[in-house]
Amino acid sequence: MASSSESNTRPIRLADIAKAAGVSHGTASNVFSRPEIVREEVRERVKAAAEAMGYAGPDPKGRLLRAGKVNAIGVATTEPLSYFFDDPFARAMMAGISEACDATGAGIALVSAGNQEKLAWNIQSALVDGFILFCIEGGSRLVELTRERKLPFVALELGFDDDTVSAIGVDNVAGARLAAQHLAELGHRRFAVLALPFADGSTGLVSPEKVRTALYTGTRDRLVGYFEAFSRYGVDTAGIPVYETENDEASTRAGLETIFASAAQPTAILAMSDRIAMVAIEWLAARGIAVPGDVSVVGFDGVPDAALCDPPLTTVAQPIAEIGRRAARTILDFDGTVRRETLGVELVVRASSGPPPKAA
Amino acid sequence: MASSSESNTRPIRLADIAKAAGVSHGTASNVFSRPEIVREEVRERVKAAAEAMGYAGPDPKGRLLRAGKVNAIGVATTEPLSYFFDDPFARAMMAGISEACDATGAGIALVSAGNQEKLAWNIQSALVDGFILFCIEGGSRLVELTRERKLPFVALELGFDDDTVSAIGVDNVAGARLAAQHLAELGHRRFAVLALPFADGSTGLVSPEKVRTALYTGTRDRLVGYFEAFSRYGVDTAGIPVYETENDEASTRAGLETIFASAAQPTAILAMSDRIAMVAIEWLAARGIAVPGDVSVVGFDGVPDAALCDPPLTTVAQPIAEIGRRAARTILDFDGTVRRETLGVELVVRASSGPPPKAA
DNA sequence: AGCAAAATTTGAATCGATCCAACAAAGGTG
DNA sequence: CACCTTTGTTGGATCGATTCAAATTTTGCT
Repeated sequence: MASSSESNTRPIRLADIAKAAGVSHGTASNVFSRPEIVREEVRERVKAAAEAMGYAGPDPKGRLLRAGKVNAIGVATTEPLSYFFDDPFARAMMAGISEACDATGAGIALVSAGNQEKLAWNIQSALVDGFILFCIEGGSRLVELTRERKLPFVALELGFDDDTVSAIGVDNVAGARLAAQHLAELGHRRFAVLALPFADGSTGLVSPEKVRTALYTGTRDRLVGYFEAFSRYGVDTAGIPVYETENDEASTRAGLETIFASAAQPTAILAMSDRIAMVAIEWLAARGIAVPGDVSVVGFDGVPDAALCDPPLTTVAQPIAEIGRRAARTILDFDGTVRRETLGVELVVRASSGPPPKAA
Repeated sequence: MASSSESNTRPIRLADIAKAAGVSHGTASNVFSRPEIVREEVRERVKAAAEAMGYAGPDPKGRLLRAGKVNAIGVATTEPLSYFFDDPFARAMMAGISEACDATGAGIALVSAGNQEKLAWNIQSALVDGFILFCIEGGSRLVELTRERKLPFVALELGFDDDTVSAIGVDNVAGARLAAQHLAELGHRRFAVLALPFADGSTGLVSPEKVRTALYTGTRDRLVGYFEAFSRYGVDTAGIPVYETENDEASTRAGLETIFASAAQPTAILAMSDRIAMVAIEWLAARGIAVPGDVSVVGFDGVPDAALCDPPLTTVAQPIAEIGRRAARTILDFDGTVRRETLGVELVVRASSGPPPKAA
């Protein structure tokens, strides 16, 4: 009371309030964290002192150290932060994560960075109870970085054989088989595959040997699924071009150029992501190639946008939101065990696939 | 060495490493935070000890308390967390915020909650250096909650007269004027307005008196802008229905039902958000009312989706990403001053607006 | 060798709370 | 009145690091 009301010199601590109210810091702490156990008269006195001194309430920084739990889960990726708001797959996933977090009142911390060193630092210093990793490109590095933090974490997409890391993903082989089978049953016999990355930083046509050594098991499994269906339907697999893209517009277009430059043009394209599929549809339309009249396209993922494009995309739908929910629960209910879940997928037939042209 | 390699009992602290390596904790700390100032031999010894004991590196929880800065900015809303990934306006804003955060390596913490008490708690306990507030419904409560935290914060949309809170928004009066003027110049004389909320929790037709007492200045200003243009073009403002929506599908549809139930149907609808406008377009199409043949629709916001709907929406575009960038910078470069910025808007004419029908 | 300057290392203090065992006071009981 | 509860309060210990002035060791130079 004697001094000025708002001194700008130094933030007010709980101890200051305690002294001003003439109680111990223990009691002052109780006033805020368990008000019911302190006598009303004292409680009011302390609150009044806090009010008078402009105390903002117990600083979470202090509480955190003592409590140990942050009550927030970190979601990390090697892409820039805006990826979470731009990419349809990421958004659907975040919706599922959000739901689980809302239910328990946990927060979400987005972790990423422009460059590599910053990313490493941000993962090391993120104030979270655990991580959900978007393992797209550079996934293995991300896993290594996170592992060092020694916090619970779960990888999205089981892109790693490593059984020591928790992961949630889908049955890629079955999904891919479903997609290829659908096209084969429609009568297609000439295929092309637009693949996701096999390893970091490479693109282009992929040789059969490289397929076997694919770093990313997700990519490999989808390919396995495709080829399983091919051989079951007696499709000649020798001439099927498999083009490795970076799941972006540029590399997909390059792949299409390559594929359609060859003599035997495909009547069906199997894209390993909806992103790729939608770029393909756009590219084909621009070339005057009818979808599905001349060429059918089947995607993979089942992002919401796929239903809206023109023509609506036939695709293998992953339960994206459910994956997100489970990933969040894996961190929130962490029990020290490794949890690896494989969810089922579903073929969603829309207008981008149909029988091959008669002329063929 | 003598004991078991991985004891699960208690996490390893920096002090443990220091003891194991036979150095002071001060030196051990330096090994991790400023390795260059410790002699190589010692540095290696400490690192080896850390490695051997499975030390995860300095715990950010501890560092935080000392350092004071979290290096993350909180983004809060009263909506559920998924709002950030679903709503087009929010997404565009987050893209701008992401960009600014990526540039400085700051993280983003999403703050929200299912219910009110949890939201209050989450705001009080969020580990952030400042807040960006999405002031939609319940904005004033959100501001009050955040103010108590005594951290820098900035409100998106200058929905508050209160000059003590930093805010970034657009010139709503000018934007609204632009929209109404555009329609008036096309020849429209019979308008209807689908408004954003005037205050929490009310909807329905709005009386002129209520307009003046509008709690949300954003809503009020847009209305002012519309009416400025009306009177400038000699439009009879007496009979113009102003329907207060909650910026969602249900209340917008209700508003349209009300508006089109009356005798004098409008030839032009001014929607205070693209969300409302797009719902309106859909509603009109379902009723067989041609847009813009029978009724023109002009939105407000300029979300990316507006360009994609059918017909593409004429709207008043806010520099959404730029607002986000500036909001983030306001927190990151906080200098203790209140910053209020008003950005310009731009009328984007697309296919949802045209001359009124001749028959009228 | 002798000494000043430079390079390292030390250890106490600090950041801001929460927890808990011990203690004090008030209320109830035989 | 002595004794046991119940209710409230206290203050030391702790969470896990960083910081910085002071102490110590090295190095450089004559």
